[in-house]
Amino acid sequence: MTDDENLDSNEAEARAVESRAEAFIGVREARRSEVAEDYVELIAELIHENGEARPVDIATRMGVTAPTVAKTLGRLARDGLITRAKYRSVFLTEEGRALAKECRHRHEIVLRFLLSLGLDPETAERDAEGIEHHVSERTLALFAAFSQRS
Amino acid sequence: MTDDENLDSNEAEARAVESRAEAFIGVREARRSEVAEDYVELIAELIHENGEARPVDIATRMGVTAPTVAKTLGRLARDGLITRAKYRSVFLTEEGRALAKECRHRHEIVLRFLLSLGLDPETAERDAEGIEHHVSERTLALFAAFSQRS
DNA sequence: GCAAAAAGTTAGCTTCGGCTAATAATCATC
DNA sequence: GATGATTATTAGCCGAAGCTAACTTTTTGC
Repeated sequence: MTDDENLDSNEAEARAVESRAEAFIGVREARRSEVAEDYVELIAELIHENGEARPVDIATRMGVTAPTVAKTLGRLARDGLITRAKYRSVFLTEEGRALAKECRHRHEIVLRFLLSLGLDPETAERDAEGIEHHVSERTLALFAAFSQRS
Repeated sequence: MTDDENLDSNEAEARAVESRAEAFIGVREARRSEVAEDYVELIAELIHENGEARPVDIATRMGVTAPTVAKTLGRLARDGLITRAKYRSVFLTEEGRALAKECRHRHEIVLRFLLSLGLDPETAERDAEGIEHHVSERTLALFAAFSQRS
């Protein structure tokens, strides 16, 4: 191997490593917003179904305890996604509503895609819940197109 | 609505809520093993490429600092996935190797699937990294079948 | 309208997974 | 083989997200 080749392959290697690292960093970022997205999406659903989102219902549907919900709602409020008053139900801010809508959209595309691949509804719902936070815009577009034409 | 219908719909509702909650619980469980899986997969790669897995290389490729790697390796050792000696490289246990193999397998299927959907390699790698931890066996089988026949 | 049940909150603990700063060990080079 | 650079570890901080136990507030049913 000449020095030039060596240099080139080292540089190529370095780029590959960096891009890999960036992928991991991206995944970690996505992970950080997962919980908030799940809550906001669920709150929107509850408001739609029941007219209000009570912590106790959020807890039941998320499969966590009431104090966990309380703490998470505190973070959501801090981040400007919801408003709440003590001992009262929760409401979405404009920003929260926008996020909820986006999440619902993504969730539906992923779910429809999995179903159109032939997956059973139970598993599809389960997998969609995990996958929806990790699909890029591009992938989402391909998923949507696939469901459409099948 | 008769009382019977009311009861039925309540029960149906309750089942739906519980199954939703279980989906969330499942996602949280998957999340807990994500980091371990990523590390083990990467360690296997490094050993294959370089003959050994050094913390500094793990750190670079994961995009985290050395102390973060040290702490995580402590957890992996505690959980029986790796062995290590102070100031030395890391090795996989039998269990760690098995997990790494499984992860690599899943990663490849998801990646191939995304590519065969028409996604660009860069984005495919990125999305695969996030998605691979959240696909059930069934979905994985469908992904594999799809890549095969396309 | 009061008492019991349900819902919400607060306090305090745990683990995980990040970080920086400081220290210790190993390696490489002369 | 000493010394400087690289690598690894330790200590200690933080925030997120889970939990239980204890308490307060609200709602409900008689």
